[in-house]
Amino acid sequence: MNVKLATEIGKCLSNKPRVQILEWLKEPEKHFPPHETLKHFNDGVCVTYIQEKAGLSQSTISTYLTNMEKCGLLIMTRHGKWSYFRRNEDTIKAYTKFLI
Amino acid sequence: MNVKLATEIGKCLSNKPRVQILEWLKEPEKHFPPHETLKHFNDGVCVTYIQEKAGLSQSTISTYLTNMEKCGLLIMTRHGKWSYFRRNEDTIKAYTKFLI
DNA sequence: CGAATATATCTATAATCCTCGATATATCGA
DNA sequence: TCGATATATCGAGGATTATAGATATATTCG
Repeated sequence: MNVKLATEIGKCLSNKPRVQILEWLKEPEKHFPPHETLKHFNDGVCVTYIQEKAGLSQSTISTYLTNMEKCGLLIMTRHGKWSYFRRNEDTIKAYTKFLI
Repeated sequence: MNVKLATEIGKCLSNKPRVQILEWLKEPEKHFPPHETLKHFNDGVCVTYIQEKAGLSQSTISTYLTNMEKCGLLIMTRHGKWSYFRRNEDTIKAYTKFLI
């Protein structure tokens, strides 16, 4: 972790919907219905469910999630036509360690 | 800590100079000269020293520091005509706890 | 008091971000 | 293969932020 990467992460965490998404993904089963195809949450939640919960457009949420993945906050796993996103606890931990 | 406050903190941490300032203030004695009047770093560092080190204008740094104080990242102590800023470890810890 | 110094606030402009709709790409199912 | 579904990317308009200079306020000192 360094100032540059920390700043990129900070940018992701500078907007309410994105912070909210990161919070929701702490406990996906509490905030999202189980996916009709994949019954578990092992790889997180698909874009559509997050989009519906956030109430923003599909393109906006897709961009958010991609950016959060780029700076390491999220991990994406593709299953067929679905992209699942879950938290990357390693990066989050490294970031908090950097701040303290 | 809640999503709203966390987002405000995230905004402060979304810009390189501000992240850098928070890092410098971890160990003021390593990054700043001792103040000519106050010889210790108990209350942090004065605006002018931070401004010179950051290489940005006085008004910019003053605004940054004030905003960082408003969301609880920094603590300000006034000594005569100088404003000293130091980290507010309580808020920083609460923020990292919120993220994890 | 008046000058000097340190900081805060105001105002303005350029840069960046937010968010969307439109469109492109990828995958699945009939 | 074609149509439907899920996601990604592009392009644009409005909103916010970055940063500076000018000015205001507060404090010290002669």
